[in-house]
Amino acid sequence: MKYADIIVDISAPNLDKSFSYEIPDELGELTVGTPVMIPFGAGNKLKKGYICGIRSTRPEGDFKLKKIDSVVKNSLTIEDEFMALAYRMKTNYGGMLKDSLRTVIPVKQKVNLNKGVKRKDAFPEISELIKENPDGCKSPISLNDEQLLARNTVCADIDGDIHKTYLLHGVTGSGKTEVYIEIIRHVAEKGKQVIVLIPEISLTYQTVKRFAMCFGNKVAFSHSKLSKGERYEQSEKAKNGEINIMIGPRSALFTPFSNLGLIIIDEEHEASYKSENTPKYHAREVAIWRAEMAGASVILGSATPSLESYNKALDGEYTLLSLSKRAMDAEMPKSHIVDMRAEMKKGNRSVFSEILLEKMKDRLNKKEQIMLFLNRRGYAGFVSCRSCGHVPKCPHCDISLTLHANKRLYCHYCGYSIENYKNCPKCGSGFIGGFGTGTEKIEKMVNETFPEAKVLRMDADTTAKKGDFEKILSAFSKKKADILIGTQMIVKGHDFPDVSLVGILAADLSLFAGDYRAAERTYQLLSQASGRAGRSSLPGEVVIQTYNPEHYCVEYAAENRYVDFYNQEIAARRLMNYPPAGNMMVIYIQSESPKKNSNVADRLVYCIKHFENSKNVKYRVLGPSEAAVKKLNDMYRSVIYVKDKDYGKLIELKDAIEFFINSQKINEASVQFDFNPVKGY
DNA sequence: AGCACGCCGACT
DNA sequence: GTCGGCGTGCTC
Repeated sequence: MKYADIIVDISAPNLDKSFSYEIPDELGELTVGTPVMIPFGAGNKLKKGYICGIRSTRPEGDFKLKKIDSVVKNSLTIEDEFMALAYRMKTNYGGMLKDSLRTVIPVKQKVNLNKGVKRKDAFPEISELIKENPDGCKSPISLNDEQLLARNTVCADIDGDIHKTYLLHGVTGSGKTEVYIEIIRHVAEKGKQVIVLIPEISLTYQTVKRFAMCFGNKVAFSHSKLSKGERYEQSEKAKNGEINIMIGPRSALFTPFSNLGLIIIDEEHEASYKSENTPKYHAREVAIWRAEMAGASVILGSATPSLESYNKALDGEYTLLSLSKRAMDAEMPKSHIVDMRAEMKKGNRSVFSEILLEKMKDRLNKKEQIMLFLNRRGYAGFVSCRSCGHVPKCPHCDISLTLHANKRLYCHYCGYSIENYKNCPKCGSGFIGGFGTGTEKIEKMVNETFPEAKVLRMDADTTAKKGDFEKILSAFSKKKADILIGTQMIVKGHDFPDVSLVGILAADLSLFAGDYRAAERTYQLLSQASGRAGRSSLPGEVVIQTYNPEHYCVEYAAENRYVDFYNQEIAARRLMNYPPAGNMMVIYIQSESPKKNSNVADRLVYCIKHFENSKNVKYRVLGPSEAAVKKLNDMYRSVIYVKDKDYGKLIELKDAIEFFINSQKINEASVQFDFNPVKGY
């Protein structure tokens, strides 16, 4: 006898859970996602429900089990699949089912009334482009041996009705997108639909153009700027088959295709695939669940895979596909690590090392382009008083203020700003000044050192307005500038064939983030930034300036040795039971007062202790403690970390805590859960 | 959501 | 006495 966990299709807060039913033998094998009719409540009225779990043993508890009445025929619609998906998200990430349903089910209401007005596209030129190529590009793109092998492996599986998850590990510039396009073409020709997830920041004109050229008006692009009405319109088009390819950020995962064949997640290591809101789901994980239900394949692509994914690939859970060479015979860039402590000893106190200056001079002479990457915007880092050590902080956030060139101090978390102090607000001394360097200061230095060079700067400050981003990128690609200075946002997948030098100015800044993923993030950042150099016939060079030249992530990134980095990093995670070697649940507590936070935190710790005793289990518990950013937007933040090898055990504890919060009516502070977080608090 | 149980007021 | 109000709580 088998049993099914079923979520009843009634929206009521008390029904925010599943109910177990017996599966009568005559119904045969039932799968997750199947809609069924079940007798429910005292009157045994037949209600529609969705199977969200199958179990072979009778569930524990003092209740009589009823039998599933029947399977709902001809209605394996997308709603059913999404209902099951939402339930799985709720159980795995916490929160209420309605939170999950809200993220999964696209907007239902029609908002747009302006039928006559042509909708403003983020990329107006694309509409023209599509008109010119109504059938898309029929001819396949020519692929090299490695690309072809990757493409054929996936397509052969799909033809054989085998659906797996693939990790496409391809070095920067190896032509992953061409492989995607050829596989998408294959899937689309079979009449199936495709979802391509990309980090929002990569949805540039270049990307859109590439896909629009190939797939014409069968492809749609989603982004956060779309209105509710536009989003609804896209959902409708997806449902009724007007489009069969959807490209967009995390939320595009829930495009209501009814015959989904493939989900691609490009740059799968990106932190933006993890939701910041409850349920804090990871798109990579949910994509695999959705693919499982739909009978679709999943391709995860990255030059620097997450430790999680590479670990699963080595375990055989994912199929590893590698692209080790750059496309079009381009070479990997040559890297130089510069020890900035040594530069200091030589008497060079500038932000540029000798070797970087020399190479910049050389490229400017040769009319080749340069990218300078710095992980911090603003003018200086923080401001501090040399007399008493005081560091001005944001009054709303526990964050030191950053000095900008306009002589104002800014909070990079909430946007608060204030005129810079002439005297220390604490001791009154005049010896108050900026420390560290930001992108604005670099821009000024470059202008001073190379007055004849044309410079563009791209960071959160120069891209505040819609379209700024594209303007800067297109100006640089049209060679209207020699040097592009920028933060993270310049490293993402942009192809500038004439860039032959990349300078990474403070490679180790992200090493001090203080969370367990700092080394991984630094490796990714360095690899992605170096990967911008030498993407065509021009050989590329990278100068990495650092105060930690001996750190393994710097060394391995410079030499493009991902596997060596992985091995060393996974060993460190194993030692500390950090993901993916173990699992971690963060309980995140937030309220207007530290007192309320600690009250709630203490009660939760009591709940954990109680649960441990009653179930005779043990967890590794850290905290409660203040979050790394202990105040944000006037809200105080505390955390409790719970580690365990077994994810399921963490879920059990989460359920117990959620039950405790509900039954004790704890509402002084909001409590949220985050499993295997991708960033610190 | 629906239905049962339950503890008070005004009815044959 | 007992019919019925809808407040609270449970539904595998």
